[in-house]
Amino acid sequence: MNPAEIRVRFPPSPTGFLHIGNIRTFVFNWLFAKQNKGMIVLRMEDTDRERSEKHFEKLIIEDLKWLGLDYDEFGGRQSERTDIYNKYLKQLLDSGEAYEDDGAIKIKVDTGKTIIFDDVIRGRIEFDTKHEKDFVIARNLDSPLYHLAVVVDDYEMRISHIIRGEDHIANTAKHILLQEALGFTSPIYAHLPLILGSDKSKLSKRHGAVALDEYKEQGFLPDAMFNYLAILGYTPSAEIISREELIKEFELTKIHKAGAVFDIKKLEWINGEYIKKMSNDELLATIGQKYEKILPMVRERMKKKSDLEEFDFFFEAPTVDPELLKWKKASLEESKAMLAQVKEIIEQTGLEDIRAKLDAIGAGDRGLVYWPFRVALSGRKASPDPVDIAIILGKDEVLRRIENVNIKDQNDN
RNA sequence: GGCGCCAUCGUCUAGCGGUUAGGACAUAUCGUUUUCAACGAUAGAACCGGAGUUCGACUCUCCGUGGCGCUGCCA
Repeated sequence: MNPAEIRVRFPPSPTGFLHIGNIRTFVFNWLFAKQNKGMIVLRMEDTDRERSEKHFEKLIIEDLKWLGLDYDEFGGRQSERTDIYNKYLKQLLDSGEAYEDDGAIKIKVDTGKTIIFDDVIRGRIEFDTKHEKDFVIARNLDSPLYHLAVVVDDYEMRISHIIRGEDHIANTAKHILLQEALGFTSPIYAHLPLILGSDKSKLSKRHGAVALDEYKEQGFLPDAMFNYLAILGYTPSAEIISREELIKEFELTKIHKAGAVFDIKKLEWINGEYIKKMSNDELLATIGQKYEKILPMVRERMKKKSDLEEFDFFFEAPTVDPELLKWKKASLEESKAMLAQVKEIIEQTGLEDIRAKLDAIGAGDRGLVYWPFRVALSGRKASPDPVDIAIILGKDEVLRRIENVNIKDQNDN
């Protein structure tokens, strides 16, 4: 096959946000095209005028950009190509392959044959046309429906490989029928396995977040997102793998046949791995410069950007639940007494060598000193090491926070 | 109902006739330890069923079962 001839397409409908399934389909198209130095055509399938909205188009393009998925050509909008469909519709009508029925235009299906195509991923697939019936391809001459529009577009845009979801397998029979009626040669088909929800049904809203935007907001990295989507239904040489390597080793025929459950935990793990690999500057650029001082701690604990909330107490004194001050192996009173001691030490000698001093008074059960200290400073039962926190906050702020929990406590009593 | 696709640990998967069925995520336990995280170690966890083919099937064939998808003048 001549690599120069490889052309794939990405045809979203501007009827909503791009979702995980769409994007995964595009990821595979993209990889395949890049690897073969092929061309990628983006086009908007907006034959459904009721639901299509222009602003979704913008959002879709933004999402693609965010993910770093570029394309070579914009194939336009189907709503603006009615002349073209009109021409083919007339051809079909003239040749008797199609006819009008109740205003709409239907394609005539020869029910006596078998449609066979060779799917790159699944092999030979057959359909007996006796189960097909004439189907509507246009509302009227100026308003084509999906099946006609895709077939015509793919032909006009000289698409060589159609890589799409498994949910289109049944449609392929219709498309081939149409291609035959129009005298088009068929492109090569590759049907991807579906992305599933936890209950193994096609991933949809009821499974939780499916729009890319939601993941964007939660702070997942584009590279991590791309990586995860690429290994859902495909097994490269390594799980954490760059786009470049993926392009190099990608093989369409190695895409799996069975659907794959979307596992947010694995996505989070991958995202964490990408965060670990980022340089300090890169990380600060994505999370904000204000985290500079606590970067080592942040780096160690965050899996995604939304985890950053956990560090809010560095920037604003937390509200502390007095009960939380109690160390599990001691009473609340003992814990408070220890905190008072800690306060005294800091008041007198500052934070110099504080760890050694605290270790000393905490000998035997260091939790008794560190636990209430942590809670006073962070308001949290899980946090980085309180000494590290204290050093970043500085003596004055540390004392203020300890004071605060004590004052509150007196009021409570 | 009809048509189609699919079938290995909880999840993602490796395997392409002979393996102690491997890895990753998740989970559990232990270690370190002031908590969480991180890290290290360990553990549990799978070939849907039945026939065939074969000296030998997770692997090939058929049947069954199950899951999913499609079944619009939506895409």
